[in-house]
Amino acid sequence: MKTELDSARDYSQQIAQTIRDAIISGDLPVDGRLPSEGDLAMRFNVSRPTVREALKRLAAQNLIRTQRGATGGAFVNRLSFEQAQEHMVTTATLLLSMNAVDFETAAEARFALERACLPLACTRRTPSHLASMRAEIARQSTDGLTDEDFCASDVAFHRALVDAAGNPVMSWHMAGAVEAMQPLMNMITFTTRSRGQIIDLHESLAVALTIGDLAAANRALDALSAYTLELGGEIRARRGVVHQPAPL
Amino acid sequence: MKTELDSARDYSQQIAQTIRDAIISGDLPVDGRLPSEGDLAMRFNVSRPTVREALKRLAAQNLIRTQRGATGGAFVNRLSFEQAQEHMVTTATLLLSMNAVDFETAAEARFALERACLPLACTRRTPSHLASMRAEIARQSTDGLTDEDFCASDVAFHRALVDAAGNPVMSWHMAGAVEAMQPLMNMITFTTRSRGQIIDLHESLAVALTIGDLAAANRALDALSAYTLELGGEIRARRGVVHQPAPL
DNA sequence: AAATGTTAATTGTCTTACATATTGCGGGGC
DNA sequence: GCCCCGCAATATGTAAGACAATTAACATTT
Repeated sequence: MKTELDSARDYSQQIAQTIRDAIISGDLPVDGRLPSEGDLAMRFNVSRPTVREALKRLAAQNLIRTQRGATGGAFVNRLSFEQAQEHMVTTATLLLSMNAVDFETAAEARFALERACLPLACTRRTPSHLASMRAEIARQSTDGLTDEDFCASDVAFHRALVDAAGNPVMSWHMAGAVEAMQPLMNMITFTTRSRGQIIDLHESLAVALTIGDLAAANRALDALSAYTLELGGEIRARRGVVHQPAPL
Repeated sequence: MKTELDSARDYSQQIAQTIRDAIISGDLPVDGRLPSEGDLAMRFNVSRPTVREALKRLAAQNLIRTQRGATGGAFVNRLSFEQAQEHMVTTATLLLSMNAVDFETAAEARFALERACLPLACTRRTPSHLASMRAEIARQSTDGLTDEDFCASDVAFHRALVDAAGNPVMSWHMAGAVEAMQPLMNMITFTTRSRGQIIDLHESLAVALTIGDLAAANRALDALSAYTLELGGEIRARRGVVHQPAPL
C-alpha cells in the first residue's frame, strides 16, 4: 500500500482513496481488519484525527464498519445488495430533487426500465412474488388510506414486480428508480376513482404475470404508465421548484 | 435543525444525518454555506474534530464541498448527473466484484435495461448521438487495438446508445449498468472474428436507429446480447472468484 | 470449574495549538 | 487619484496529547 502523500491535496482524501483501492483490488479481503488508527497514522505519517477523517469517508460509503474494544478496529464490509440499494435510493432521491427533474422524465425512465423487467418476470415470477403483489393490491383497496400510504404501497407493488424478474442486479437498479419516484408521486392527490383505476391495472398486471402472458403485461404497464403521466400532468402547474432549477 | 444528540450512537454519524436531512429537505439550499466548523461544534455541543468527521462523511458522498480561506467553509453541492454517475459506477463495480455476480446475471440486466432505451432512442436520437456511435464503430475497427481498448470503445458505444434515449434519468441509471460491466467484459479475449461480428451488430444497431426502425434495433440488440453471452460463457470456467462468494 | 476482577487494546471524543489559504481593507508609493 | 503591497481576519487542514468507553482475553479467587 502506498504511504507517500501529496502535500498539495487533502491527506484524508488521499488516504481514503488508497484504502479504497486496496479494497477494490481485493488486497484487503472482505471482513479483513484494517490496521488500527494509530498504526495507520504512523504508516502514513499523519495524525490520528486525519486518519479518522479518512475512515469516516469510507464508512459513509459502507465500505468499512468499525468496532470498539480489544479486538475492535475497522473491518472491510461486504457491500450487500441491501446496503447498495439504500445508498442508491438516497442518491437518486437527491438527484431528482436537486435537479428539479420533471415528473414526466422520472416517470418515463421508471416505466421504461420496468418494462424491461416484464419478459423476465413473466417466466421467473414465483408464488411468493405474486403473493406480495396481491397483498399490496389488497392494501391499496383499504378504506381510509392516506395518499402517502397509497403511494408507499404502490412502490412496494412495483418492487415486487421488479424482484419477480429474478435478477438481483436489475432489482438493485430498479430500487433506485422506483423509490426515488416516491416523493414525486406523493405530490399527486388520488381520488377514489383514480385509485380504483390504478388498482384495476395492478390487478391486470398481476393476472398477466400469473399466467405468463407477456403481451397482456405490456399492455397493462403501458396503460398504467399513461394513466400515471395523466395524473402527474396536473401537478406540474402547481409544483414549486424545490431547489434552483438545473443549469443544464 | 435538531441539535440534540443521542449519546449512545456516534455523534459524527448523527450530525452527518442531521445535515443530510437538511439538505434533502431543501432547508439548506444548493450552494448555500453551512455554518463554520466551530459554529457547528458549538451548536451540537461537540468538539471540532467530531464535526469534521461528520463533514467528511458528507464530502464522501459529494453532498458538500469545502473551501479554505476567509470566505471559505462548507457549501452544499448540487449533485450533478456526472457526479452521481461516478458514484453509481463505483458502487456498482464494488457490488459486482464483492458479490461475485455472474457474468450472465450482469449481462442480462444490462441488455434488458438497454432494450428499454430502444423505443425512445429510435424517435429521439440526434445526429450527434449517431455520430458518436459511428465514431466508436470506426474505432473498434482499428488495427492493433488491445482488448481493453476494444471494451472501452464498446462501453462508449453503448453509452451513446443510451444517451440517445434523451432521458437523463435513464442515462444515469444505465451508466452504472454499462460501466460496471467493463471489468467483467475485460475478461473476455476477443478474436478478430468475434470483433468483426460485434462490429457488424453495432453497425446494424446504428442503422436501425438512423432510420428509426425499432423492430430491427431490437433484433440487433437481441443478437448482440446472445453473442455476448456466448463469448462470456467461455470465461466462466476459468474465472477466479475475486473475493469470497456471496452468502446469498 | 466457574465466576469475577483486572488488564490491555482500540475506537470515540475533547482540548489546544499551529499551519495554511483566501479575502478584504488600509496605508504607502507613484 | 490610482495601484500595489502587506497585514489582519477568518476559515479549513493538521498535529499532539489526553481521557472516556467498550470489549475481549487473561489472571485470580472461591
